[in-house]
Formats: sequence, structure tokens, C-alpha cells
Amino acid sequence: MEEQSQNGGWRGSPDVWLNAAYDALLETGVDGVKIQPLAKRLNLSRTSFYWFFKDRKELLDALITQWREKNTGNLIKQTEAFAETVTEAMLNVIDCWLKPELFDAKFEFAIRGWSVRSPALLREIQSADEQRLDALKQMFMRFGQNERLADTRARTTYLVQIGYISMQTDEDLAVRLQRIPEYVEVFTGQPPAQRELDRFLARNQNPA
Amino acid sequence: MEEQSQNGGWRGSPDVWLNAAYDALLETGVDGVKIQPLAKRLNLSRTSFYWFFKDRKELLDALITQWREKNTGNLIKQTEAFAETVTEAMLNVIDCWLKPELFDAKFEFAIRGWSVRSPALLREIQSADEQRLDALKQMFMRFGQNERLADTRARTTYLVQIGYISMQTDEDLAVRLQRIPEYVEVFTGQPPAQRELDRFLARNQNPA
DNA sequence: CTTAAAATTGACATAAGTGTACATTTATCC
DNA sequence: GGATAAATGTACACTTATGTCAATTTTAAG
Repeated sequence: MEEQSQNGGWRGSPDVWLNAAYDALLETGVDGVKIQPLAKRLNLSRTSFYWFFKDRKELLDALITQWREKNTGNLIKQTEAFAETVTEAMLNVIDCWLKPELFDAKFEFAIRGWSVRSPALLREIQSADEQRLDALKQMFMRFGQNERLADTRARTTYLVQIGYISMQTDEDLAVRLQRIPEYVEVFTGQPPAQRELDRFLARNQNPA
Repeated sequence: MEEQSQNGGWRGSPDVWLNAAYDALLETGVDGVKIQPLAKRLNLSRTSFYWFFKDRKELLDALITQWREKNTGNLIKQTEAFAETVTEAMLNVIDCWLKPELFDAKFEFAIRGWSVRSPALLREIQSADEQRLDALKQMFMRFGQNERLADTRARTTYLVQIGYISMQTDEDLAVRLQRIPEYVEVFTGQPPAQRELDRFLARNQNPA
């Protein structure tokens, strides 16, 4: 299994450039994703970029594809996970906001900032928003909420998270965990059972 | 009262450039705020900009000042407005999200996108967030909520709005008004009285 | 050890932006 | 109607970015 660096001794590769682009996007927004600075960071000649990508646009498109394939899928999966109560279901969803492997918040924020400049990207984002909101709404309705309230609860749950992302708060896990019971109560309309919280904390505390 | 154009027949002025910068910021983000394109739009020589501003940075600083002076003040004022019940208080706050003269959502979004690139601006935004959240929390506590739940309700109320801004949804007034009763119920934990809704609708329907 | 593909590089042409210096035009005040 | 300050415009020097091309170097395969 020598697959982790199958490209012999070459320094560059599509992934090397894509990862650098990802980092730059998260640090400085799309306008920071420029070939020349990336090359400097990678200690590669600027022009060797064109061996892997046709032009800058192709690199940016690759970033969008990466985002599309990650964030939406996992969120929807969590809304569909097994749960006995609406509060347990909500705690499943909240996993997304705590486990980086389920949802990349910084990526999400960067993509949204980028969409100001790109109508095509904005359309993609709005489609993702619809899918996510709908999955949450279905979840609330499975637990007996009427449609209008389910819609509002879905929006509240989702928008609070998008709001958090937009605030770029960088609180540590402990602080965020503290607020979870209250959020569950506000989002679902009822407080979570202690055993549900225990189960939730067990899978979210210091997994590192 | 000839004050609306006190600068004789000159085409340029600090405000002309500042307004163009504001438009560009909202349309394309901070990286769209460039002297050369603004000059083109204004049909002015690029270099005449330097008569009013030392350099590009001074223009950008002026934009930040403008934002600081508008959005936070009005929101806090609305949290302090007279109300008999927590639901009525919430409806006062929701005025901000419906009346453009109280809160400039697009400006807010553009500023947040810009802050990715500017640590100084990020600090300013986070200070504004704290002030706003605290004002909302005080409001909930005045109506008897315990501190932790008040904090979470404040965050929910505020973050849903920041989330909306970040989603860049462009629904018309009627659709947004429909969801208000449910939002009030989710945010405060209780449904608003009909007479409160009537009063709210009276001041928010077709004011144009 | 050769060879051929894969990757890298430097030189070139072009574009869009910044800011300064200096000349010119335009209002206004006496 | 001329002086004068405010505003505008033209020319220049500089910077940073893009993408193409023709070498050149590096690696893997025979």
C-alpha cells in the first residue's frame, strides 16, 4: 500500500494545488486564491500549475465540487438517523456542528462569502439550503409537529447554525456543550431527557 | 435649504465616492471596491479620487465607520422599547428585520465577508455581536427567564437573523410575515397574542 | 544506461490595479 | 473680470497578477 504518495517524487499534483487553494480560500476568501501566491507557498514555479489545471477557473470549480460533495450529504444523513424522541433526533443533528468530519463550517462560510461574486455558486448554495431545510422539516414532522411549526423549527435549527458560522466564533468544546440542553429545548419545544444528553456527551466529549 | 448639494457644480465629493464604494461593497465584496472601477462608474478620472481620500485604505475605513454607526444602535434600541409581554418585546425586535431603516442586512453581510481578510474588522464585529446579544439577553431576563435560557434565547433570536442574512434569501414581505407568529413562539417559548400580532402587522404591512 | 513521459522552470506578452507629479479646468469671491 | 482655491485630468513609474511557449530537469520503465 504505497498509495499515499503514488506520484513518485514529484512535488506538485492536482491535490497539492487544490489543498493550497482550500487553505487560501478559508484564510482570505476567494480573492486570495491566486496562482502566484499559492506557488510561493508551495515553493513551486507558478507556471507549473498549468500542468495540472487548465486555468484558475478550473481550480475554483474543483473547490466548489469538493464543498458540494461534503457538507450537504452528512447533514441530511444525521436528520434521518435513528431516534426515539424529537430531542434525541435533534441531538443527532447537533453532532454535525461538533464533529468536523460531518460538517466543515469554515468551508461553508468561505463558500457563502464567495457567492456574492458568483451567481452560479449562489444558486448552488440556495439549492443546498433547500435540501437541508427540507430534511430538517421532515424530521420534525415525523415527530408529530404540524407543518408550519415544523418549517419554522427547521429554519431556526438550521439558521442558528449558519449564524454561528457567520459569526466565526471560536469557542472551545466545553463552552459549546454547556449550551446544548437549552438549544434542544428552544429548537424542539421540549427539554431533552438526561439519558439522551448522557449518550450525546459520551460521543462528543474529547474524542481526540 | 440648498444644503443637499452645497458643493456647487463639482461632480466629485467624499460622499459620491463613499456611496459608490458602498454599492460596490454590497455587490461584489470588499475586493470589488477599487478606485479604477469606481471612477469608471462615476465617469470621473481615477486620480481625482485622491483629492478626497489619502488612499484606498482611508476609503475602506470610512465604510467601516458607516456600518458601525448604523446597525448596532438601532437593534439595541428595539430591545429596550416598551412592551407588556415577552412576545410583544420580540415583535419589537423583529421590526429590525423588516424595516430597512433600522438594520441594513446586506451591509451587515458584506462587512462579515470582508472580515475574513481583516483581523481588526473581525474584532469590531465580535464586539458588536456581544453588545447585541447582551441587549437581547437582558430583554429576556426582564420578562422572567432564567439567565441560561435567556442567553440561549438571545442567541437563537440573533443567530437566526444572522443566518438569514448569510443565506441571502430574497423573499417578499408577505412570505416573511407569515412565519412571524411561529418564530415568536419558538424564540420566546410562547405564542403571541392576536392583538400583539395585529399591532405588529399594522406597522409592517405595505408602509411604502 | 537510455529513453520517453511527467513535471518544472524562466522568459515573454498582456492586463488591471495603485499612487505621485504636474498641468489644466471650473467656480467663487472680491 | 482677474485671482484663487477646489476639483479634474494626463503622463509616468511601479506592482501583482494571468496565461503561453520553449527549454530543461526529473523520474520510472525497459
